[in-house]
Amino acid sequence: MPAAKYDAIYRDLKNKIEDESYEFQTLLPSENQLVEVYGCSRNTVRRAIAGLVTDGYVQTVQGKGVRNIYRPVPQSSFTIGSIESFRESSIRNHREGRTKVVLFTELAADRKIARNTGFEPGTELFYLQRVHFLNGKALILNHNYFLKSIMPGLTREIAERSIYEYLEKTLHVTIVNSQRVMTVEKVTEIDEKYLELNLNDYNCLAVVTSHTFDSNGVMFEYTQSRHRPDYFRFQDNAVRRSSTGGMSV
Amino acid sequence: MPAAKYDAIYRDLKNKIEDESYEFQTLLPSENQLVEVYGCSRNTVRRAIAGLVTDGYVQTVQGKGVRNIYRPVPQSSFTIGSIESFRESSIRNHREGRTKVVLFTELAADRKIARNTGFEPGTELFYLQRVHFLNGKALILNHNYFLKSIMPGLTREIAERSIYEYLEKTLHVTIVNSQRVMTVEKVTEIDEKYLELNLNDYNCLAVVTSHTFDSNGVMFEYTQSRHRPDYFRFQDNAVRRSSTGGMSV
DNA sequence: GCCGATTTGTCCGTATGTATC
DNA sequence: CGATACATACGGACAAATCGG
Repeated sequence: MPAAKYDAIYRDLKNKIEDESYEFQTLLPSENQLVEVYGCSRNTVRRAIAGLVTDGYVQTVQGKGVRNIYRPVPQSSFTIGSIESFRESSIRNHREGRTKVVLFTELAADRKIARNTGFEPGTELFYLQRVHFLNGKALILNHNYFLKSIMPGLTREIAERSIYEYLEKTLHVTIVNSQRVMTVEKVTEIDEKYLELNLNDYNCLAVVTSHTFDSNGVMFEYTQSRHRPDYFRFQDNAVRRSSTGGMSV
Repeated sequence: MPAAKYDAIYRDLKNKIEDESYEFQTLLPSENQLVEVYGCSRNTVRRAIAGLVTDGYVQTVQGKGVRNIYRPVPQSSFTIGSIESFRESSIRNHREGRTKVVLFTELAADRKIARNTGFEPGTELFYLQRVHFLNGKALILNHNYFLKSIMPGLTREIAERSIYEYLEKTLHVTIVNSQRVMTVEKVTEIDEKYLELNLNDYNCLAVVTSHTFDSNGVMFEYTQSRHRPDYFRFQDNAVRRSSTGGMSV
């Protein structure tokens, strides 16, 4: 599949914004102009722009135009955000990422696990603990629960590399969405051990739990990612939904 | 404006999902059926569904249908997410919210403030510190920087109630989007004082910084929200963007 | 494995409403 | 007021995936 037209336009505009072909705070060419440029319908242009809006790259104002509000990121710390694997983040940020599997077991969900993960009691699972390193520093401790039925052949070696690559490229599982919750929790002994933390320093971690679904609607993964706070950074762009709710904080 | 048709459909479907008119994991009526039900075009139905997808309520599968993957939230802790004011969150969660202004000053941005906030050096600003209470408990300490030029008449009383309500209802400023970054930071003395924290306990806070824009593309607010970790919870639904990036964590 | 019905995904063209200037 | 620009909505066409026979 040669990629959708709206996506090509989206990416093209995104690149132009990132390399500042459009100045900050100025208006992009109007939709009708873009229709000419890309030789497509207005709907297709609008769809591309909608993507930029949710990314926080532009804002649209009726009667005015589409304004570039993208500012290059400071890019100090390691950034998570959107949906991207640790491996891919590493590559994108030009760092050397590595994953160490510290626990690889199989188990059936008991009541407690079922309550925590959302899997039914009795479900056969892989339970892994993995540590992600960036430039040699331990940043993330992951507790992964995977549905065994969906990937019976999972091995330590695959887990060491990239489980998602295995799922997509080998098993042709399509990952669709991931419901995530971010909280802050106290450091545990296990965290301390694997993330080489100093308790005099931070005594908390950023914790991201996620329920991930494939295209059959099966929740095949529950993961708790425990991040070193000094390297955790989550970016987001919130767009106001007109009449529904006010906005403040 | 009587609200858009697609939005009415979106809200209707959302309600039906929430009160479990559609069973978890089952398919919603097909788009063509919904076209009949709502007496509208397929595009309009699709737009409503798209909203549910980004909310993580449903997933769509080509050739199959639209599957309900909504599960009622545990709803224990106070939830922030999307764009909603503290006041509105309080109301939605049926709690008693209150805001105390502990500092109300005006200043011009010096180099340091400019670097931190993104305002130009020399910009005239309001600088506020506000504490948000829920059921009598101090949960959030906010450092707000507001562009003075956009709301010259801001008072302590308004800040005590709701600045956003003032902006929208009185000044008719349209808030469009907010770029947010979440991190974890060490507790400071000011945090300790106003959030009544015990340093033996958590020594960190969840910190959300946000740059907020109006419909003129003006960044009129920079805010740093410092949350008690034990009451902080941020929800999110990440949707896989087909070909662009893999997904894992 | 193929075919056909169903369903979502992409794309187009057009018309009308509404906000900005 | 008119020109421009985005917002909403409709209708139609074809592609691609799923599923049952």
